[in-house]
Amino acid sequence: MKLNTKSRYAVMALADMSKFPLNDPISLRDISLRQSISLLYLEQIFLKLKKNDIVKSVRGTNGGYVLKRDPKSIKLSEIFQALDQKVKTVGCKKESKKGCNGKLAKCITHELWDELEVYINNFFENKSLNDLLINKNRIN
Amino acid sequence: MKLNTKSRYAVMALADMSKFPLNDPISLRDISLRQSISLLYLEQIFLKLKKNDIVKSVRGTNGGYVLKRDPKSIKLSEIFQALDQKVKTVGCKKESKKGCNGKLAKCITHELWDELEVYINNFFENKSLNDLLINKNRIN
DNA sequence: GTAATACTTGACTATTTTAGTCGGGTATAT
DNA sequence: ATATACCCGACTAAAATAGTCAAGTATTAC
Repeated sequence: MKLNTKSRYAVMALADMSKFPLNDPISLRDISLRQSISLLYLEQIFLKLKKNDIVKSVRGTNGGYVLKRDPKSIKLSEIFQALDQKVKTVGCKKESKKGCNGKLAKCITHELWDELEVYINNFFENKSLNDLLINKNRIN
Repeated sequence: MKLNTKSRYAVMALADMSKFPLNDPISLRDISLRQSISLLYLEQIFLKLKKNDIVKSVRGTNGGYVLKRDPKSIKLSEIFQALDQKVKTVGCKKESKKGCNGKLAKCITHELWDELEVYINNFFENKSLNDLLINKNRIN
């Protein structure tokens, strides 16, 4: 079970942004330098964040990205969703409520994986961007 | 974030086994047929389960595998460990307690990912093989 | 008005991981 | 003997990941 870099970087970048005055555009170049994330990769990530209304963009010189909402109201679950990053634990089709993989009954561990998915999603649902900043022993 | 088939199959197979009298060896062939998992893949998986003292093997005709302990005492966390399946959320070295990626301080989201790892591991730590069988609306 | 900055977008690619398969064993019950 | 079933290392196709590249467009500063 591994978290991918895209969602991890997205959270890092947004956390970075939320340390600065909220309405100043922050360029990806700056984030790239501060967080050691490839600029081109960040561009990819921010396009998705923009499409999902988490940030807005300001073009041109001194442009950059701005958080669209208060860091308190941006849940990590939204960020993950924006990057199509789902928690996938089950192999069988979720929709097929009764049968799994063409069988008559649910596979023996189906409920377990469902439960795990809900459990993990719950973690992201209950964390906001702001929660990351409260931490004391953080420096950069 | 995705669970891999190896650990998923391992749990499925062990759950399958624990539905039968505990000291009868159960052949991988049977599990393979019942759970629709490739026999050769199961062999790979069970070698690891054996090495990690979760099952023991009985060779020869009518042989198979036997759970080495009571299903109540086999935690899912052990099964995952047996398959080298770790929950990995952080990119930076865990050991380097102070710095991340050569920097002086912990990366901004380091604590978050640590927390997530603990959270997920906790789920597996608190589930036993037996817990899977209690479920009512399960059939096969 | 032109240069520089910074976002925009789709396509492309190397690397890694995953999900298995293959081949050739060994042990044991009947 | 022979069939069954575990044992084990090596191999491989396919998918996912983690980016890069190229070729833009919009805006501001001068």
